[in-house]
Amino acid sequence: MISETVENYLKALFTLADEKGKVSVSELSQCLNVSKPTANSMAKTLQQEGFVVYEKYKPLTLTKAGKKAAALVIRRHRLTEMFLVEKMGFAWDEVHDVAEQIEHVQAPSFFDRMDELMDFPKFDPHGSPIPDREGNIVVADRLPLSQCSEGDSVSLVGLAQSSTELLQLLDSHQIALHQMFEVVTVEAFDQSMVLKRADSPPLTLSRQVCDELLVCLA
Amino acid sequence: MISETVENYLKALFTLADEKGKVSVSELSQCLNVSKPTANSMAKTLQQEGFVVYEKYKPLTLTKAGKKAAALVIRRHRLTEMFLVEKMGFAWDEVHDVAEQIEHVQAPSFFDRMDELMDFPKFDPHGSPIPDREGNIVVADRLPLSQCSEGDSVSLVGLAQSSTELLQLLDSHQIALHQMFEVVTVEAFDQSMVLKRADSPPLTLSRQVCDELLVCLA
DNA sequence: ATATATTGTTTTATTAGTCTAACAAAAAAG
DNA sequence: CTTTTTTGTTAGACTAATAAAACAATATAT
Repeated sequence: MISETVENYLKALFTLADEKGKVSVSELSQCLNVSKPTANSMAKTLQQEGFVVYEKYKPLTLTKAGKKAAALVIRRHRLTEMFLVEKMGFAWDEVHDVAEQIEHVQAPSFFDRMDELMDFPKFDPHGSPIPDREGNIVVADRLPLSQCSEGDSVSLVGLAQSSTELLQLLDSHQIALHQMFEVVTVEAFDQSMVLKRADSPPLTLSRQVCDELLVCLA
Repeated sequence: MISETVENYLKALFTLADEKGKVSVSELSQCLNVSKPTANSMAKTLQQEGFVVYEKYKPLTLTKAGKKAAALVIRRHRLTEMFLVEKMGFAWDEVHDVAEQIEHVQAPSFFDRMDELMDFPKFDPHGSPIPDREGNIVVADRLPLSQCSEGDSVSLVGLAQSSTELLQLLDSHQIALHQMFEVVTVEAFDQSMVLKRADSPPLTLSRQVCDELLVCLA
């Protein structure tokens, strides 16, 4: 049985993995708010359990088994978030912490039942894809709004992070998933963007915010 | 923050408590499947935390704070069981183990939301009372069916235990909460009972089963 | 009332997960 | 190519929760 702690390390490794799937011990320790020695010793443990490939002074990479285990934790997290929003009336900025706890429940039938009651959703309330029961995850082609150019028309399909702070900022501008935007201006000075939505006055968002908004070109 | 382990000890103490509220270290260790030294050392910890009164070689008793904390765990457990049955379509013999995990979630709003969605139920799927948000619990006046006499008319309002084995036995006889029964015979030899229900042939239940069925006299 | 059985306690040890302090290797900067 | 900074590792220690072995106190039975 995978401990709650190990599940959290796997989840962190999965989300931190760069294009080559590499994660440094430092990154891992920062992400989980533990000391570097703690992350280091857990790296050895995960290696022993067959979840990562790890050599001294080298970054970590998840094995196939590690990726699958991580994806299944993420599946439970995202299904839970969606259930809390869709079936229990929570707002999208209220669900993360509860889901963080419920994701560790060991009862496949519980999550399968959620899935069924929601008619097998493919994305969570923040637009992140929900892995299937085998841990397969759809990689949608989407890019940060900050990489778009003046004149582009886009629809908001996901968020690169879902911190309360970001979600509340979006709420305050009535920004929600699946809205359409046109990029009116990209400021040369700070890469902030002026955006136009149907029936709304123009809206300015900072570079930091645009980095976190994932869009599809229309 | 109360650890999951401590919550489980409190819950065990609450349910094991006799009329005088006393629980021996042995009982506690057996109930939780831990060794006696483990239960003994936890007794000291709980005493330190102010949850129990405990002296060497004496049985344990929950303090007011201990009772409240225990009742709040039980509240979460029973609300969860009811939610799983009422809102997620689980059967009454499938919910215990999942509820055992979810009861430890630290998020009052999650349980309050369940409560609200079910319109503030007073009893769980096995007829056990759900404590309120302050940890107050209604003590319904009900007695084991085994204490009834020939000729009594009763309604089944609760169960003294809710093990899968008992629940499945009841299912196999189509026995459910709130059914009415008449005690036709109490066998002198083994105290097994013959019962009559509307539109059903007479039914015989063993003493062990009748001990666990809590009824109200009609 | 004494012997036996049960129950409770102490001591010692283990495991998982964590930390701090000190040191070593690798990467970045000059 | 050194020097400095960053990153990674080792060693040692702590806490919570657990158990086994040995022993002490209490309860039960004859």
